[in-house]
Amino acid sequence: MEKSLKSAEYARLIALLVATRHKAGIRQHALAKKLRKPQSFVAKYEGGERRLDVVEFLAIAEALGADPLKLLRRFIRGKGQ
Amino acid sequence: MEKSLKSAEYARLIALLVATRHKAGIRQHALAKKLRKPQSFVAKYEGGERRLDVVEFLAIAEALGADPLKLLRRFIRGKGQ
DNA sequence: TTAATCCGATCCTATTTTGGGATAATCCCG
DNA sequence: CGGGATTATCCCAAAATAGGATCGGATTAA
Repeated sequence: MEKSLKSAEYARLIALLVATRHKAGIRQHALAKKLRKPQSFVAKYEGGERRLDVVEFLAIAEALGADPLKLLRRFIRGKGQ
Repeated sequence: MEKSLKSAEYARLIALLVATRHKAGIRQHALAKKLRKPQSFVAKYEGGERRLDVVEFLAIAEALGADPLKLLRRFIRGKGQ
């Protein structure tokens, strides 16, 4: 297992979250507010400056109105391609 | 969103991974080897000393021969109790 | 009993990452 | 352009992490 943060894998995960946020029409600041975090928190994980753990991922997916399981499924499906 | 690491949420996630490892009859050292990490890596995340990000979670589930989606589903279902 | 393993938890500390307010840079629309 | 909205970056003290070494308990062998 390589370091996650700078991996292509991780970049895909982030891209998925960013795309989901865009589709939901939610701004970083608004998402951050839902999460009770500063906007820089969102900017950092979206920019690959900070790792997201599993629990955080779930909280973010929910805040975006997305189904965490579907997101993860899409992520897994996108492997190897 | 509270800090993940010491949360009850996180404890449940870890418990799930530990139980899965036990059922699979795999030792920390063996799992660590599959992950190309030292045994202390496994001991730490199982002991709640270290956060697991999504990519790591997937790698661990696979190394344990478990379906990551099923694991996550069980985790999510166990919420709110 | 003593020794040898095995297993997992803990130690140590240099290195890396993170928190979050402030500020800078971009974007976008009129 | 103007300038508000949105996102990215800065700063750096504090917190988290890496991973080899070591510890202690449990089990087994000699």
